[in-house]
Amino acid sequence: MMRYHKVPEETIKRMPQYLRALLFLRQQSTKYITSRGLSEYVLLNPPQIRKDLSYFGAFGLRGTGYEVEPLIKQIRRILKLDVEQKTVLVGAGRLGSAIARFPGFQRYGFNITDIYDNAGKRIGKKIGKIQIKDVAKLNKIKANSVKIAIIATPPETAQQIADALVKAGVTSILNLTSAYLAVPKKVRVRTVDLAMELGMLPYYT
Amino acid sequence: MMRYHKVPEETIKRMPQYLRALLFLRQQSTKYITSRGLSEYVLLNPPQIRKDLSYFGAFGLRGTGYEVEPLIKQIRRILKLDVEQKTVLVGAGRLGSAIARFPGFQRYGFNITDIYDNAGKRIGKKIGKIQIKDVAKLNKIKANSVKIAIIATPPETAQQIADALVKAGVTSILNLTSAYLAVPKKVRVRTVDLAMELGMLPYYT
DNA sequence: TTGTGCTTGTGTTCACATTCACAAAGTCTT
DNA sequence: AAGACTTTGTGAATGTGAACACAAGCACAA
Ligand SMILES: NC(=O)c1ccc[n+]([C@@H]2O[C@H](COP(=O)([O-])OP(=O)(O)OC[C@H]3O[C@@H](n4cnc5c(N)ncnc54)[C@H](O)[C@@H]3O)[C@@H](O)[C@H]2O)c1
Ligand SMILES: NC(=O)c1ccc[n+]([C@@H]2O[C@H](COP(=O)([O-])OP(=O)(O)OC[C@H]3O[C@@H](n4cnc5c(N)ncnc54)[C@H](O)[C@@H]3O)[C@@H](O)[C@H]2O)c1
Repeated sequence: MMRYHKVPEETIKRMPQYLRALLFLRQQSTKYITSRGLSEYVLLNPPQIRKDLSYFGAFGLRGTGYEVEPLIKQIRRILKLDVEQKTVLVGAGRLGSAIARFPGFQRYGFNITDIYDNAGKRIGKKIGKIQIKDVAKLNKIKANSVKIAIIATPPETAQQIADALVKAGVTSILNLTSAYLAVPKKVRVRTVDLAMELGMLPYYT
Repeated sequence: MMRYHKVPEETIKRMPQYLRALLFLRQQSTKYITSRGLSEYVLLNPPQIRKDLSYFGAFGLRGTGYEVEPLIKQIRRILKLDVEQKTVLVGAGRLGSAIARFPGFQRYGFNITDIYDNAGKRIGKKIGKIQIKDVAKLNKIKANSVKIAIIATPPETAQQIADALVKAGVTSILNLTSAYLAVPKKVRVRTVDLAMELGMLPYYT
């Protein structure tokens, strides 16, 4: 039993992939899946999958594999996705609107509860059931209930928004702009710049 | 001189980050930047940056740092972003439309030349200057000129679209759906599922 | 109950990536 | 022209993660 070993960061990054694959399998009414079976949905080899899962406990049944439903529950618990994660979105432009309307975040436990913008013509309008608020009121978000934020504003304003979010108690930021964000060490920033994601692809051709 | 060593994949992933930082610095009219200076824009330490760059040659000036403009050119050349990379987009929904209108891809040399959808009401309409084509005509893309594709359709159809793209000669795919794509080894897929990117954040809180 | 065939869990080995430390090479001042 | 200072480039050391091989455990059949 290796539960008390330090879990590699790379393992944590892969856990949501396993969750995604398992959710898909559940939808297909698959009850059990072996590490080999799973490997066909995540581009990782079976020992890697087993080792990753084993950092958190022995969830498998030897000779049979992993039971899908309980494993989903376990991973959700491990990643703290079993409790609703209230999330705020800043920037209700094209990308922000697409995200606000996207139902997929729910599946991972993320619930977008507030949307902010600074454009007069946007403030007050609704996206789905959520009314867009003035970004000047960002400091009003309740420090203890919202820990996660998504930034989808122009890159020039991203830093000041990040500063405001940190001050309001947000601890994790998904930054969709091309700006580099300087934040205190305790705050985690995940930057996804779609143009940059493409950047490494041509090298390998 | 270590130019003929194998370049770590991790290094390749970081190169677009350097490029992004350098483009920002150029915009600020910065002419020279040291590895320490750069480190303030990419969350990596100076030796890492120097080592990464040194895999491709000695671009720096001892005592001074790196000249911004030439280094941009070098990285573009290394990543093959100095030639226009024709790109097709499949799926002109909310996310697809946002991407099609987003000017940031140009900066990295990506030029979206074709957009496809399967919805009758969308086909024929224009996004910017590009007319949306019927996805049934995907096989018409010229194998030799388009190597990169972006998939922004519902996840259920992603695999069949990937198959069609591969058949048409595409070698790199940016997959924005939550579907796992099975493709031949020579084809590179980069999946960015925004919901999943969020998935690992709560763990560290 | 015993034997055969799977599949998990993990200690060990191996490969890769990061960090470090410093010589080499330039700049700048006096 | 010399010496102090800065910064690069990189071999070597360290650290971290991936792959492997196999013992341990379970299922199922006879
Ligand atoms: N919107 C988001 O913020 C977001 C976030 C994460 C992931 N995604 C993923 O991105 C994808 C697109 O999301 P969206 O919000 O734009 O959805 P959307 O429904 O607005 O757009 C999907 C588009 O794909 C088209 N389409 C459907 N089948 C097609 C086919 N066979 N060939 C070509 N086109 C086809 C539809 O006509 C539609 O225009 C989805 O897979 C979604 O899971 C979206
Ligand atoms: N659209 C894409 O496909 C795409 C791709 C990659 C990256 N991005 C990045 O995502 C971000 C948003 O892109 P977009 O296409 O939605 O742009 P957009 O212009 O459509 O939307 C930006 C929104 O931010 C709002 N805004 C501006 N300043 C603000 C502030 N200080 N506080 C709150 N809101 C503010 C604007 O009113 C607007 O609604 C940009 O940084 C862009 O670089 C977009």
